[in-house]
Amino acid sequence: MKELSKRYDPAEVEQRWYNHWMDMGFFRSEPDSDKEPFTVVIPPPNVTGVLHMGHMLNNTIQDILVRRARLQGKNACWVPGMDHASIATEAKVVKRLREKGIKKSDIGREAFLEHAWDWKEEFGGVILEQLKKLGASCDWDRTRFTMDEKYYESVVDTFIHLYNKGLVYRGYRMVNWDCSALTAVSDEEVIHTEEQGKLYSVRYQIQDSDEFVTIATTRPETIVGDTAICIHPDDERYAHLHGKKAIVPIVNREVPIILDEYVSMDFGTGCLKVTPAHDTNDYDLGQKHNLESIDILNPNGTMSDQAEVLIGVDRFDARKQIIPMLESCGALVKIEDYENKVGRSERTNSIIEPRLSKQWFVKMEPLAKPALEAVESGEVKFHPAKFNNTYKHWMTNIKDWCISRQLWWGHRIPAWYYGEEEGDFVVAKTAEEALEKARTQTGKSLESSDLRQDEDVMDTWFSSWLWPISVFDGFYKRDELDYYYPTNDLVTGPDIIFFWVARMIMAGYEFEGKRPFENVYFTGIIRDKLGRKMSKSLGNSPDPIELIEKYSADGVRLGLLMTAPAGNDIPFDDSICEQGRNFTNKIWNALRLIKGWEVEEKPQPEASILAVEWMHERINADIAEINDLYNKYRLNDAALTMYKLIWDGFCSWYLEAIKPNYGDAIDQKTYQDTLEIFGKIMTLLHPMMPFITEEVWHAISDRSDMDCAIVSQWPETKEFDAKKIECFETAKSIVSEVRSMRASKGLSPKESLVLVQKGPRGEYAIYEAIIKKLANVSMRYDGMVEGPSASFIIGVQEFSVPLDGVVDTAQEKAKLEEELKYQEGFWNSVSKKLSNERFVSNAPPAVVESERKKMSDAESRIASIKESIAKL
RNA sequence: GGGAGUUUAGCUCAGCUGGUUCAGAGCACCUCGCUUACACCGAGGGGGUCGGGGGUUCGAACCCCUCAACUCCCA
Repeated sequence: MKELSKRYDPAEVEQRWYNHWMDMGFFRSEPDSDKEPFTVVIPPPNVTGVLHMGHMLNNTIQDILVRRARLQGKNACWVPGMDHASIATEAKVVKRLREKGIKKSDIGREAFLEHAWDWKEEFGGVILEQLKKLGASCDWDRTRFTMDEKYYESVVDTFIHLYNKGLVYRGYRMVNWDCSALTAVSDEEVIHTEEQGKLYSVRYQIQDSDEFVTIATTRPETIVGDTAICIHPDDERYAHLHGKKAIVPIVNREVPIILDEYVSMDFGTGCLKVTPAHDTNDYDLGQKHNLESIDILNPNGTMSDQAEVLIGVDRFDARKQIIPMLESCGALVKIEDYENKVGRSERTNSIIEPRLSKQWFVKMEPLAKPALEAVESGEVKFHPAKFNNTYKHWMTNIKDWCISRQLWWGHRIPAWYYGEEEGDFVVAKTAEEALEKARTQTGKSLESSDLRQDEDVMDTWFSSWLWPISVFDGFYKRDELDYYYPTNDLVTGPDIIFFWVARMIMAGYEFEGKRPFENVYFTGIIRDKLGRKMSKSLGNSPDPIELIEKYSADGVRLGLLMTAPAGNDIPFDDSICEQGRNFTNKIWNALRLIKGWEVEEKPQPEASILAVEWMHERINADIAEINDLYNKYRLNDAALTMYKLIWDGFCSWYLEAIKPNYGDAIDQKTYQDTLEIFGKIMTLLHPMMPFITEEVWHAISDRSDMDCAIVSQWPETKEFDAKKIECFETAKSIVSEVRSMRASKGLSPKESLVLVQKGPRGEYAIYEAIIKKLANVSMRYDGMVEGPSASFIIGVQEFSVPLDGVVDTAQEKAKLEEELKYQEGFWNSVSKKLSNERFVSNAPPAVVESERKKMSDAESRIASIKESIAKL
């Protein structure tokens, strides 16, 4: 074997093993009834996107779960793919065309879609390529796109299915209108935040009277769309106005004064203006009181003809321009600063306009019911479980889902219209079928030219909610779906719990009658050091690829993992990856040490026999722990356990215990055992740090191309002797105490010392050979110490090291006296507890018993210390 | 406005149904050391009245009440 370099060089290693795994087909999965499947579907990244830190975290976790399942002998299948991201992609394509001087409306739908597909071919999939650098072990042959032919078909079929069931309907409703994307968006796509605005008080004259009522509004431009004034029926201040009319300023429209308990009497003047076309609550009032709706806005946010004034002026300019108009007619009472909640589009940041329009909706209640039950009963488990509450709250207050989007890039709504009346349409998969249906429905001999398909596409989430089913073409064939579905784990961010997770659960039950996945792991959101969300505009996100180049994929993976408990936000700083990189270097150097040894046939030293035995115990204990942590999805704790097992257990103690003296060879037996142990540990670590573990796996043994860590075997849980592990911990403490003493007295580690234990030989002494080697001492248990000595206590044992000449007796005495004081204080508190009769009679016997033991232990320590002090 | 959650060392977090010498881990920090795997290291060390106050209990980081701060979700 060639000389291993002093530093681990990940770039070459990572590339090489990733290619090898691909060549060997280790990521591939085919249904195999002899093996248990383990399925994960990737949260499909947006075709427009590039890899960001959220993806890094999310996909690291998925890869860990998938790789571990593979090691456990399961048929691991991780399906990658992409989402067509209607709004975002369309916006990019529109922008690109505009830069070329092309307008979307000029080229028409077909040509536009060609450009969109070109765009997708050109830029789509960047993220997936980047994920390979991270080590993602996806079955790339299965890569799916939400607009693949079969997938597209399944989305359309789903729409038809739900329509036929009465769960998809067309309605004239208040929707969230994005004036810059010119499309409706769902409630979930609107982000509400507090913003500084103004509150305008405006007075309306009462008809046939000199009296006025004053209302307050944040949106004075909507006054021209008012169709009522609303007061509380019990509001005595306005009792005399019942049945009267008010006059809307500027447009001088007569509107009724309606009574409704919706108005809160103590807010403002208790008078509310009602604009049914531009406010959700007002719309409801309008419905209830049969009010006219006047739509004063055009789709692009400018004032419409119906506004009568300021026609064509943008809504925000209109707000400014209407103020002098109100003033001039004496209607403006006052303007105050006011903070209120404003909804903005998640995609375009444009202020969302509540707008009445005809849209397609999904009736959610029937779908929500089984989906809610699934989580309540634990059939679908959320990690951490705190998201159950959020989920439940949303599910029990669910509103219908607006799925129309006034866009071209997406799955076109399969509805065909043949007339202008309310019900003049059919829903069908193809134009031919639609014509057929329309003929039957109307009884007329319609021609295809009489039909026009709905121009809109469906919400992207209406396709991605089918992801766990459609990636297996589950709507059209059963072989793969029956094997892989339900999937096992879903890993995603809590920000899309409603958008995606909840809806997938609904789709799972609606279309398959089964949960789509068993576990949902919600990652945290990665923030910068200052706790801000990472965003392009802030420029506070590191480039993941650069991070990988700097710290290695393994290093970044471990760093992210260690600081990322499920559901907790992560304040990210490059330095967390440093720890991961350092860890790879540590492992690398352990390899260098071992590979550097000469091996010969000779007897195995006692210390090595003990070290090997202990190492097995420790590994077995840790396997149990790690499995438990994995099962609880506490991956950060599992990572820390691995880290300590390797750094502390394997490197700092095991390797030091078996290390031959400089220049000496190691015995064959210990060497073989060490390689075996190293291999086992590499398998355990492999899911988290796939590359270096693979490299070590091959370095410690000549192996065939197929014999790889990635497909090695996850170690079985074995019994372990907790007592031995505990004894070893004591032995470690003894070694540390001796080293500490050396440090404080300025004694070289090379100088051998005598360590004397007082009292009966402790159980820890099974590891005597290791203590002797690592502390460089010889040991006695007779307690006989002549002359000055330094001492320390571990557990119930007191140890002394005779040190003629170097011990400062006075100092040593002071140290002992301090210790004595502490022990006596401790004894006092225990003694007080035990003399309290209520404690003795109320506490469980085991607790009382342990207190008694504490007291007697303290007594023996006190006696021992006193004796030492006396000797000094 | 309604709901959920969080608050333990400088940072990120453990701490199971209240009970061992129980206040812990990793990182960071400090001291010493380029000792023959590793300075991306080793050895050693300091650091918290468990957000404040009150209560229950023989006993509270843990249970109850209250106040405060922060976060998230919904309207």
